[in-house]
Amino acid sequence: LLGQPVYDTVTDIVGERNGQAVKLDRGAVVASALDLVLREGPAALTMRRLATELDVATPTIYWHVGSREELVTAVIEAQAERLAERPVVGTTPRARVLSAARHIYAGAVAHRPITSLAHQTGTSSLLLGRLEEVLVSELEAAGLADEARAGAQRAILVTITGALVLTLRERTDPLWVGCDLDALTTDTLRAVVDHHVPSEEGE
Amino acid sequence: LLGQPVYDTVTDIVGERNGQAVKLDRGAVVASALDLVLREGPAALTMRRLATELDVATPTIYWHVGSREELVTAVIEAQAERLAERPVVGTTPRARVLSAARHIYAGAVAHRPITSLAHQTGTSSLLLGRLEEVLVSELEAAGLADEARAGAQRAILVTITGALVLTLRERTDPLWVGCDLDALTTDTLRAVVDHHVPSEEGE
DNA sequence: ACCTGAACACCGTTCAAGT
DNA sequence: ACCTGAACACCGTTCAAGT
Repeated sequence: LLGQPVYDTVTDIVGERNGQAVKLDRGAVVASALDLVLREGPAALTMRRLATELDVATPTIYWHVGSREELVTAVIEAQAERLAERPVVGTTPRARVLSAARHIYAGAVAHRPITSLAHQTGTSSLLLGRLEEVLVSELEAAGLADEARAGAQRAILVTITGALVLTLRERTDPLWVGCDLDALTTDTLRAVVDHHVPSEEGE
Repeated sequence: LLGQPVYDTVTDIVGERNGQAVKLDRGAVVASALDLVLREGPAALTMRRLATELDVATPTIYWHVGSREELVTAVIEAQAERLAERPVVGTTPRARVLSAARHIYAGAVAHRPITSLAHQTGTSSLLLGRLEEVLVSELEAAGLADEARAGAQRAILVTITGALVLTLRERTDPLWVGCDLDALTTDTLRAVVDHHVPSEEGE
């Protein structure tokens, strides 16, 4: 028996989905966590709950993701990837920057529970990480120098972040009940973008 | 013994501070919670921890404040009162609105742990509640009609909220490390205020 | 009215042990 | 390499019972 493994690693199957066997890895854990949060809210993201979801013991989750904090980080980063998938449209720099920002905002609002999780854990900037990247290239393409570009970038991120927080909270205040937050965000965003990004000829 | 109370309520003393006896009430619990968060951060605000702090059993906290959620609400509201204490200065409407907003921002940054607690629990709008009130009167005094006033108010709150979130998070990103967030906030705020509040003659 | 001890149903995390 | 049972040190909350 020497040299032979005592147990077979390769054919060892962990859990199944629709009867189809799947091997558990970090990606699967993160994907399942994202799914869980979307379905049942940020509070449902518990190491034990997630383990049950994956038909596995709790320490297994730790083996794959290290800790709850790392898991949350991975979930938010995965969501950030998704948010940046929609293409940037528009012909002028202003329009393209506005388009990128609006897409991220819309995506974040469409997946409230994930965005709430990001806010609660202080990782909302991770969620906007890809937007930062897009903004950099678009603002550079618009001809902004480093200093001006950084200023524009920061102002846009402040606006998006504030809009998200105010959009996601429960609204009982009379000031906000009848308010179209989507329009407010677009308007405020447009004002900020117009202020920082020069207009093209005939725009 | 009939008619006589079995125990003396009035002289029953709960806890002491510097050897001076104090009676525990809701206000004292909230004050102690605020103090605890400022000293040891939002994570330290635990019902059991707070009880130990007050030399009392845990259920006593519940008797006074109902639940952790209510306690947090009360803490944030207490902080909101404090933040609004500094007087609004300036002679023009623009200056006064800017002054009010900047005071709230500065106060929130100066007491980071409380502001973080507000963000984590989704009660950051409670923290800015008094600012909303000040803005209403200042914007009305500036001669803005209801619709325009609400618009200006919302835009300012979006800016402050976004600035706070970005100021309070840990900054490792090269875009933000060398950045004067106080200046950024003031500038962005000024742009928003100027956009919504008409200038006076000769301003 | 105000406070307590004890319990319930959860957490995140670790670790020796199994295959 | 990957997974588990069992434990540790916490949570928020409730409730019968005490004064």
